Amino acid sequence: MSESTADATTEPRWLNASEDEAWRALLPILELVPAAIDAQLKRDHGITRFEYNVLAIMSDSTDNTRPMTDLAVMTNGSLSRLSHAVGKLEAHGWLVRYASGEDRRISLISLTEEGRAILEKAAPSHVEEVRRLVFDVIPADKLAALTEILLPVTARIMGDDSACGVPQAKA
Amino acid sequence: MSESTADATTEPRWLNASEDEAWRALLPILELVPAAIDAQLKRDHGITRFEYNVLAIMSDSTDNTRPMTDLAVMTNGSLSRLSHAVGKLEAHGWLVRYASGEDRRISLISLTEEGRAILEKAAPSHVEEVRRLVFDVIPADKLAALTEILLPVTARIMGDDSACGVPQAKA
DNA sequence: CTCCATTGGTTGAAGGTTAAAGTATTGCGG
DNA sequence: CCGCAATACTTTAACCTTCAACCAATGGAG
Repeated sequence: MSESTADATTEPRWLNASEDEAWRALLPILELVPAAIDAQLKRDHGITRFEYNVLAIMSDSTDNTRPMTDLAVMTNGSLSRLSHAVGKLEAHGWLVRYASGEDRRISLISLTEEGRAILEKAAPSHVEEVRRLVFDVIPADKLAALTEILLPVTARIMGDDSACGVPQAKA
Repeated sequence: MSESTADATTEPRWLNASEDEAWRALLPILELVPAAIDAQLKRDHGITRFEYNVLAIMSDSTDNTRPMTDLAVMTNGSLSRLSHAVGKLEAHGWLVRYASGEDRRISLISLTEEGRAILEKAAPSHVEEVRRLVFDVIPADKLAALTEILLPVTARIMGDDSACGVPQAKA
């Protein structure tokens, strides 16, 4: 198959000055913000950011229940990653897993009371950390501008299926 | 010891509407942009984003040489992480490691010709990927605004030593 | 009804990251 | 010069994520 991202024969389009400046500001954020959030959740509650997101999404789901594939899409994670994570959360008694009656291939996940309790215990310090890292240093009147700039990027990486978290079937 | 990030007795300050909107735009970016860049580098060149950054920083260093601790700071990585990564890169012959003459505890790292070659081979497709994911969908006249908003966040997470990549000594 | 490709999910091994413990060198107090 | 703390890494083990292989259930085609 042919190269989609780069062609060795054409001169690469390096970043210009303002792009480079933006990239140097963004790169540490991509590196350190997730790391800091992970560290806080791990230290104070023994869970990863991914597991926190699983619990958070489950608690927003109707009947606190969702099929695996659905949850994988919502978390931007692969089915495999989710399966491992759900295994751990289930071992803690925070989630239960059972086969759907209609299609027994489908695994339905439900948040337990204990799971909800953990989430509610972890949520305040998590928001506080997000605030400390991000919103404490962004003036309120700049938020709309930031969102407007970021949304197309978000749309791009989520809509575009090349190099997304969930690999598509070969064809 | 007391809680530094949150106090269980006070009502948490949840995100307001515009903060929540910004967070929902930023979260997938924090999750997927590093993943996509990692996937591209791994697939096309067999290296991680962290290793790419190590090579890139080394190639910008005077005499292509730097001590470990220095490099750890530049990469926002722990010394341990760096030691593992350098081990792999050295095994490939892209870096060499040798004790400093002045202080033999210090490991000096040097980029080899082969290392530079790999970097120069990987760089074009890497920039192309960054462009595709980020700069393709941000209008040029918004870049300055974006940088201005992000820089304080970058400063916060790098200057602030709580929850940074490099853990400080106990006191 | 039987075969079989497809769908939905799980599992195991490999590789990267982290936290904690370990090693070697240095420098300083006495 | 000796002992000891501090410095600069390195190593080990545990954990998380990914990749590839696997298994079970389903839905047609014949």
